[in-house]
Amino acid sequence: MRPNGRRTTLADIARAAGVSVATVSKVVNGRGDVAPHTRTRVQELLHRHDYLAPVFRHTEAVASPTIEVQFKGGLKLYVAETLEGIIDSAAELGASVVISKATGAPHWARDLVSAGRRAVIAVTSVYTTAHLNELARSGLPLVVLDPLHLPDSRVHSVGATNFAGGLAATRHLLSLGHRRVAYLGGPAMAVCNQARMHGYRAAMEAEGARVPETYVRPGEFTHETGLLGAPALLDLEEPPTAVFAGNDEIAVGAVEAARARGLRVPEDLSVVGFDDTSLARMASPPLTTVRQPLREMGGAALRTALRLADGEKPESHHIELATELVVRASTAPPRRW
Amino acid sequence: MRPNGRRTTLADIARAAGVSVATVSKVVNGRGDVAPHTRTRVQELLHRHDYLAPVFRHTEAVASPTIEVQFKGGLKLYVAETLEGIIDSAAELGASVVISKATGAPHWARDLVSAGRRAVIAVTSVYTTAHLNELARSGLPLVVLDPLHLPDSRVHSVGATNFAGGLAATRHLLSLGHRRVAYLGGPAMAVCNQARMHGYRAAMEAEGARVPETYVRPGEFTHETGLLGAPALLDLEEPPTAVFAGNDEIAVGAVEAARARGLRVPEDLSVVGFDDTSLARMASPPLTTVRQPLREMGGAALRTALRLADGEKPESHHIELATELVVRASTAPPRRW
DNA sequence: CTGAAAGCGCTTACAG
DNA sequence: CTGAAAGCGCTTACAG
Repeated sequence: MRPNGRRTTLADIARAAGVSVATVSKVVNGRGDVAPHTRTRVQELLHRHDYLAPVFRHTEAVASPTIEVQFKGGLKLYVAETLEGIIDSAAELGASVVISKATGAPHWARDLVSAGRRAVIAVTSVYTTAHLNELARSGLPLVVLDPLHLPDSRVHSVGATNFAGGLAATRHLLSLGHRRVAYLGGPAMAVCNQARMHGYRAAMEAEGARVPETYVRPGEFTHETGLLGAPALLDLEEPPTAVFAGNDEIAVGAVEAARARGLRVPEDLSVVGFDDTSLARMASPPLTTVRQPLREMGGAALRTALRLADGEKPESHHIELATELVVRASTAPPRRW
Repeated sequence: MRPNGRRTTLADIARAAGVSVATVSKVVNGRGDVAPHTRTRVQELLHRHDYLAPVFRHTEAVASPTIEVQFKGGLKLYVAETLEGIIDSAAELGASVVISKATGAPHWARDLVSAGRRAVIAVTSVYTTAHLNELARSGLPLVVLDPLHLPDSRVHSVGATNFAGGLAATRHLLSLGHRRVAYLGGPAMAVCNQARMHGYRAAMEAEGARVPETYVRPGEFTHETGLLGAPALLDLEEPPTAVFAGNDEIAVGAVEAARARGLRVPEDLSVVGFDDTSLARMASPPLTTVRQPLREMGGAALRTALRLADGEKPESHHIELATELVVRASTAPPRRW
């Protein structure tokens, strides 16, 4: 924008650079016949003055700001619920939401800028230094939802209080009288998993309950991890009387595995999940779980993305929304107490 | 486009209409100082020559074709799985997918055209005459996925062979020896529900099995319908020994209700679902269900939408993909046979 | 490698 | 209500 509020024109840049409009036009269109140092100077001025080529003005003038949401792997329930929060907030704020799977193609970030996207929201995404460099080059703001990495100040992120959630889940089991509580979790590398696990450990320690090595099993955030992990726990010499699962899918798998060997939930084994997706309500028995405010997290991510797109700098590069224990029917006092 | 392949310009239209470029410009920009009949004639020519204002050329020139996917209510598992099919096909074909909830605001279709969308995919949507009129005015192609209405030749739609699925599910139960089979379905008005129910009736009749009035219960496609409907069936004087549910959520609710009154599935009651979402695999016991090829249906809808956007006319305005019975652990021969 | 000049597509203030 | 004319932002063939 120029001081008077009109768009920057090639003439403005030409004046500032001391070259002709024709030369600036060549730089904008990537023609070859421009001296390298002239090109550099002009590019710098174009960027500083926020020049936008006519074909791209559509982005600002007509279309609502468009945010790209990227996810990895399948569109799981908890991604879907987060997405719903993003969509609802976008509708409220007049933004559009494009959804895609993360590909990591060579110029992905610059391609998104070319397509008119104003920011990216990555759902539970891993990002490498290469990703961050590509992003920096493109100037595209990124918000990571439920980050798998430790918050990095170069990236904005929205998560939930996973540690507090793990603490609450485990305290609930302890308060029912359980002492042998195991943790059947997600990927050891994922920070959300680590935080839940340390919440569990903290609660156990505070109560003076032992946590044998064998009581903490990492895995994936899948039904199968529950199906395979629970039998391994139940085969231990001192099997747990309660399992805190890293998410609802794992919990449902664990319940199924227990049932397959004739154990009843919660009479013979208590199970707590995490997320409180609709799966938790539909499980049999309905799962005691730790609610993540997935819709609200999606909304917060969208608002952050729009603010970054407008050039604002949020106060904090990472926020966490509160988790909450939801007690249903999959937990009870241990059998022999 | 002009004959030589270049874009139609205002000058082309002015020549064709026998007016000045200035007048055409006014029509394009919706200014008031144009005689009504002049405006009409110019608009007609603009449309015929496919004139695209500069701000909108971005749509064709730079961005990939963008399809809007609209859904109603929550982003349920089966919507999410369909959406995944749409996203994957879009990535393959270089299209972008915008996702939103259907609002039905006054000029929704024209607003979508203004935002550069090339077509709409509505997931399980109701459409009224008002909707169709608004669509016709906007020129935006619509593809309905899993239509709730009977196929209408003005609308393109993609569905599954619901009747055949209902038939297969019921035959499976009959072949296990069940004779008292009930149908716990979705909304009575939804054609997909009607087709499943009639497939059920056809199978029952073919086998000479009675279908008392009370054996067919409509509801919603929700867990709650199963939770509430199954007890009503089990309270009948001649309770069914098997329940064919209109979708997986209903089936899971029915299983839970049966268990709540001490019945085991499948020993005391067999239950079949419909959809084969991931919920069916995670249910306890894993559900016998009728698979809808949701990803493939999403892909077919996307391809149809892109073809319509390019002005092609698909051979048929409605296609159905095949359903398939998936036998898991929620069905067995009846107890007293 | 640079830029003056011609030209394109569009808009707009204004005369009729 | 219409259009001639001036003007804007941009591109490009070409002279230097």
